[in-house]
Amino acid sequence: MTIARLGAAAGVGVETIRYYQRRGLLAVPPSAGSVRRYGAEDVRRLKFIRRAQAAGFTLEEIGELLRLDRTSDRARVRALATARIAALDAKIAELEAARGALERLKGVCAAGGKGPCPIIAAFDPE
Amino acid sequence: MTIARLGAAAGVGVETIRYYQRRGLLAVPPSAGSVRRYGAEDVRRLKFIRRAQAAGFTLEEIGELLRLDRTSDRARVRALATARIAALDAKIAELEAARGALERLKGVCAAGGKGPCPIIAAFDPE
DNA sequence: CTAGCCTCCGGACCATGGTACGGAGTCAAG
DNA sequence: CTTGACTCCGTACCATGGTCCGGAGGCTAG
Repeated sequence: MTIARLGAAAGVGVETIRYYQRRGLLAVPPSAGSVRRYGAEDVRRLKFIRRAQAAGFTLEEIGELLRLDRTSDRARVRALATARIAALDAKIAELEAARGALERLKGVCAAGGKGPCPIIAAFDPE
Repeated sequence: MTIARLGAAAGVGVETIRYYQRRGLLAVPPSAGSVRRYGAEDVRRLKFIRRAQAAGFTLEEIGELLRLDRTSDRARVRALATARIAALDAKIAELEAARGALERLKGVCAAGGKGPCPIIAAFDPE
């Protein structure tokens, strides 16, 4: 697989792959001839990176996870997972609160009336 | 209120306030003497900006919301709110999926065994 | 009245996560 | 064997949302 095909397979752009290589998240394969070739392992790795990003890990942390994947530091892995779950729970709660505010806003704003909807007030937690 | 007190009241830094002023999100009060004074209205506005950010609006969009707060374009307000709710729902679903993956990882990793936890595999949706 | 913070302002700088550019080399189909 | 697409690589640039800097002037308590 060439780099463009790898990108297509994983759903990322060529430049992004090269960026991850620079960041040390993805190995640069030895150049056979003068064009590097990639395999299924690279696709899995790229997809993992994207899923871990969706979980809120930074690329820095993802680098650590990838390194940990080859070591036996279970305590560290569990610590990272636990911390991220807590952060995720906080974030989800925040987004749900925001969702509530927006629903309120929609309600207030839909109700006939003329003039502006009180947008600022709708977000006020009072 | 001076700018530092305004920041303290709203939970943001002085530089952030000045940044918002440059972005046109917050009015720069006329300087009485040579130090500008702020009021309760500014605190409300700042708090609104932070809550709207938490809802996922960009500063650009927040600018529009603030302008809208003084007009009567209810359709536009409802469109923005509806779009953001949809985005929020998608994001919440994504975070919940990520949470599931992390819980799985914790489970796999806690279970006695030696050697590395299969971190990459834990995120694999298979 | 003066020390010591606070304010004003413009512009530079930062982190994150990419994205674009340019020139030289390579590969595969026709 | 040429043409057109793709690759390599380094460096520069981008958007977002701030954060810091430095010098000049202002405000207030002791």
